[in-house]
Amino acid sequence: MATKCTDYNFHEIEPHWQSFWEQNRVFRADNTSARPKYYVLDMFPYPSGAGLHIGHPEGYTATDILARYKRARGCNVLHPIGWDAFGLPAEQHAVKTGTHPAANTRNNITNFRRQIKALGFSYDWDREIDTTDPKYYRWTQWIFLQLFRRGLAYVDERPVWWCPELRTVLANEEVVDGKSEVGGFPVERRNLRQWVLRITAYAERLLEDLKEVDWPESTKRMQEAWIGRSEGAEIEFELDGRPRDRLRVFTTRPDTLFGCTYMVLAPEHPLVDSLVTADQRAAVEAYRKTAAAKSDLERTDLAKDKSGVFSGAHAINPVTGLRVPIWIADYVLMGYGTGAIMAVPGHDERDYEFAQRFSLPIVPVIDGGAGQPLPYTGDGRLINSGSFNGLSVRDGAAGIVRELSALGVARATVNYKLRDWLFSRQRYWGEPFPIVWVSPEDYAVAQRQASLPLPPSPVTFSQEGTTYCALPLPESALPLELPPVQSYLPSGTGESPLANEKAWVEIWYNHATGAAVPADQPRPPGSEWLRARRETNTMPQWAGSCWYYLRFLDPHNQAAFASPEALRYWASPDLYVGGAEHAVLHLLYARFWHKVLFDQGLVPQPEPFRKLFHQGIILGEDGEKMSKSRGNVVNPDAIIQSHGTDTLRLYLMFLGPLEAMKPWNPRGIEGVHRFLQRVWREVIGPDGNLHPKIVSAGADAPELSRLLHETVKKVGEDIEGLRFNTAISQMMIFSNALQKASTVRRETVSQFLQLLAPFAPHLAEELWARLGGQGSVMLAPWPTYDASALAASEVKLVFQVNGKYRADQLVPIDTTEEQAVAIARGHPRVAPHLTGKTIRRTIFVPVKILNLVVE
RNA sequence: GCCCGGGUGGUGGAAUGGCAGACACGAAGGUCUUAGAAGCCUUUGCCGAAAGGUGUGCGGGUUCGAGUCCCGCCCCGGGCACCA
Repeated sequence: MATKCTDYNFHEIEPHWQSFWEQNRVFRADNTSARPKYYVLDMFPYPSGAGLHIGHPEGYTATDILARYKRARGCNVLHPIGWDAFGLPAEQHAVKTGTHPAANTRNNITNFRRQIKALGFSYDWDREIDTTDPKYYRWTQWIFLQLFRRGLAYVDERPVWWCPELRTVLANEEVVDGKSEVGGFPVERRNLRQWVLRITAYAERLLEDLKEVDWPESTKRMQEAWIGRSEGAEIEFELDGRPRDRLRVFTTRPDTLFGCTYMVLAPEHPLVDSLVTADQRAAVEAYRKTAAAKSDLERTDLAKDKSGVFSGAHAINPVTGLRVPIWIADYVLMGYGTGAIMAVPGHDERDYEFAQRFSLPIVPVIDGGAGQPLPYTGDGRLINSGSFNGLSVRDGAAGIVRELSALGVARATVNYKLRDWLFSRQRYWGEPFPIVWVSPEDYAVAQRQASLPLPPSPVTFSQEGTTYCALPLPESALPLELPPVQSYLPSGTGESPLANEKAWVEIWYNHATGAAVPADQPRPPGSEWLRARRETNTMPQWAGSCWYYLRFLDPHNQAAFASPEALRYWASPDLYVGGAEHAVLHLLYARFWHKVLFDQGLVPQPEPFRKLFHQGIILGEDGEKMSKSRGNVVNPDAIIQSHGTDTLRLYLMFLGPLEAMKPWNPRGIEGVHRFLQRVWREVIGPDGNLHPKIVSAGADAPELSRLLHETVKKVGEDIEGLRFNTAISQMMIFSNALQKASTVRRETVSQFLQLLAPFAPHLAEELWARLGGQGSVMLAPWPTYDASALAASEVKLVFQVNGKYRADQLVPIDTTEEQAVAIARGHPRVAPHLTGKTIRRTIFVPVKILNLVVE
């Protein structure tokens, strides 16, 4: 079974064992098994044209080690891989070349698959998935329909980047400094009809359930900050001279209400038009125009100088009864809270700055106790606050809200920074929405058909006075496949390239079957045929990655995205490894979808990723981020060619802690390669036969035997803790000892190879076979260590004088404090530090240290 | 500005409050060789001939004992950024 090579010829060994694994399908996961399951998942890659980046094999090696280790520990391991293959680069390539993005995507996937296979990862290739495969995105569309049915999808006008020159919508990353990345043309914000998912409905649970998951704290914090929960109150202000209208604000500091000396509305606030007085109208209009021209980024970028304009109107402070002016300013955002604030310049930095700039009154209402300068945002007692004077900030807030609530002008509320998720793209290369647009009358016709996944109330939009209703395709009509198109260029009106395919878009549509014929043909007979227009937006790249971890459980299922049995057996990944760049979006979106599926009773647990780990970034040799322009990119193919996959895998893990950011060092790889060569030489003699020092009878030297037990213990514990660098260094220590031993038991070498196998599987298989091991090394159960064998009869005791190391000596393990002191007194390197001094105190930690405190 | 990480030899890094620098790279010397490569042996934080001293970004503190715990700074990396 082994190869015949006499040297460590990885060019021969690695392909040999890769085809052995493939032929014997050793990595196939079984959906029915009595063994404990272990599901270890990588973030699946986007198959870019550039091929695998060195960062991919870093995380993938880590999970592969774990997968192989868990198999050896008797687990039924699910370790899958697939392709997140929708996305912009493929579409841009299609625009440039005119070829279908699917063709380019297929080529890239072929290349990625080849590269990943060359790395010897133990994926179950029978479960490979591709988000652009209609058999896959059928279920992406199906899940979208579940969201739609629950009223979690709606349509709204939302601003997007529009480039008039390119006549296309741009993604955020395609806009650089207010210019298009391609061509450098000016871009503007334009409102377009968009699909939006109501993720805000899940804000509280997304926040709350972070407590349940084993994730890096930093990632949890980021999600917390992104969700941005804040408690406060909504307070209504009467408008001066308009007793019927109220101005509602959100504040987290109702305790400072007595200090509110003016109000601010966002420029887009709906009340602006009716509030503004005649003499201020021109100024307000001009201000609104400039604000509208600014992007969100500019508005926040230019945050240094506050700008604003007086509306001419006033509101009444509900507790003081005082008239306060209402200003319009873009430091208040329409998208958060109510788009209006009560300004308390004494205790808010932004309000203070604004008040200074426009000479508005500043009234202190919180006393911090030590003559704090304004604005003072800390804790303290209420002052200038009528009957609330003397209360703490906390009690004051509660008291004021209670009093105003009784009057019906305030209520305690919670606000979130999280916004609903803009879920449509004006692109070709994405999942089509399984939606057609029909008239309200036709919607009513289709509504009578009970099996359609309709929302509680219709999703509608209006265009030029006509109202359209969103009608979902029946599940039997999925997948709705991408039609061929003449051009991958956008429509020119900001719609996706699909909008130009009139025969696909404008249709007679059968609401019962989902069938369609072009509208320019005669209407087929039957009342279920409706005039319809297809949705031309496509879904964003996030869609396919929101649930792929579930498809791996049961990837060929035609009747469901996964069977209930598979979902119950595998549950969710036991470990999920991927880059921290997905800390918020992907991980938050996937959690949202998972919770929706959970609410539908379709998945058994409320969180998708119980344990998450981020691998760090590998920097170039120069300590800079790897990039083509810097010329410091490391290509995995080249390393496999020069040193072999086992060396690459081992080196990636030896570089440092998995989570750390660390520079690539081309010389370091030599050291790791030497280690593997040394292992080879200890097992295989120069003649290509087994090394003569390996014996089948007798016992190892006691130190070697103990070291083996130590190594078994440490390597196992380090793998479990994802500390691969220290596991490797322990194996290096062992191989150094192996080299110095004159004889070694065959069994000892076998066990060592088993420890090495998850890291350098090809070499381990080869040497295992040559040692006479049966079958694959990975089928052998993981070695165990004997705790009693770890205990030595003598230990090194360290002697300190006044906390300073002076000497150490081997002593019997049961040495008592008295004996230790006696040894110290007599020790030639300790005694000089004791002469003429009195021992005031001794600290004795058995088997470790004796510290003598003198004088 | 706020929130997270992190700062240890020439380099990557290791160290349940108990010998700082494991393991590796690099370097120096030696061995083998006609020569080189590979291998093997030795040395390698800094100062010092040695004894010894000193040393984990800086300054304090707790402790018999601090890289590790506490307080205050400095620097680097990442994230967020007018969120009322």
